[in-house]
Amino acid sequence: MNEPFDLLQFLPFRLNRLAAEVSRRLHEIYGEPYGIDVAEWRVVATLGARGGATAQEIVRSTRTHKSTISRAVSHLMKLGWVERGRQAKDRRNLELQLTRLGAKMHDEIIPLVRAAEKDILLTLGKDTAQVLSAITRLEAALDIGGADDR
Amino acid sequence: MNEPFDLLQFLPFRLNRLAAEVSRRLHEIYGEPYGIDVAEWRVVATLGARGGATAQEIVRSTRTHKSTISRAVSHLMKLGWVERGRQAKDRRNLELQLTRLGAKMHDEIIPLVRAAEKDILLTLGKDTAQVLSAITRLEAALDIGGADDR
DNA sequence: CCAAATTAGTTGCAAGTGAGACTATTATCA
DNA sequence: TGATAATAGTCTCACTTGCAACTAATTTGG
Repeated sequence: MNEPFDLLQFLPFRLNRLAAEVSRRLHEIYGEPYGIDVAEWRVVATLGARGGATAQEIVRSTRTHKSTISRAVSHLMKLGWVERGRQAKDRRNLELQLTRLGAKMHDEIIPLVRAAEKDILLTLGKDTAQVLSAITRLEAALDIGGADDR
Repeated sequence: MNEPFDLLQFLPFRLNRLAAEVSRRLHEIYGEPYGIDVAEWRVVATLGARGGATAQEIVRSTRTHKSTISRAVSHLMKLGWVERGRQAKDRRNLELQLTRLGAKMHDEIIPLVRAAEKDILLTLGKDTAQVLSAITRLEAALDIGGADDR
């Protein structure tokens, strides 16, 4: 009596599959060539954009678990991409920043991921504005607003 | 000289965060109350819709790794939600189907997840059609089309 | 000023997951 | 027919990740 349920048409499923595939392709860009994973990429992108941040700020803005960020930072320091700046007054807050090498890698990767994003936006075509504003509304409804760390 | 890169505005990041949050909320519906995970939910939904399928068919249509599906099926059989039907001519293909209990659980869960989907669609509002067609185009472009198993 | 609470970051542990080896079964084709 | 390939499903291993306990530093309230 009920209309049949089709998982393949189910929006949450499709969203999930879509995001997974986009993530996978993005990872092909910075993963294999540079040897970093998604958490590490987020750290690099955040530090690159802000020119420095504490782990906590990265946790908040990327909504990634603090243990994941901690390990990502640790690996990036081993790679020589990230260093701790001089401690501020609060010695719990460890200010992080990209090294010269990290900045170079960042500047190499950014155009690549921008190009990948562009492909997506091209596919959206004339619906781009509606889709983006719909995503913004969804973020608000789900309480994951683009709001920065607070 | 380049315009600064903002991870928080980066579409792949936003998509990923969005899908993760939708998944998380969905999991609140069938996870805690029923004790199943996302792979198990996909198995139940697929078997419910088709009234029977092999593990391989579920793997293909849901794009979930075969070892994950294998474990999901194994757990669902322990729970008494799923049973193996009589083997077809090919004894490698194990036809799966919901038990009476599994069907009951399925019928309980479906309206709940439908309601969750409806919330999302309401948020999309008048842009719903455009967003859905954009998602369909993205699926095609990423080669994950809603195509069934083939 | 001191005890308790809070915050930043790290780490051990357990649960989950993909890759790929492995078994069993069926298909292909010389 | 018989050897080889292909397919379905299971299982082991290594790796990842979240949780929660833990350390260290700082803040708050009495």
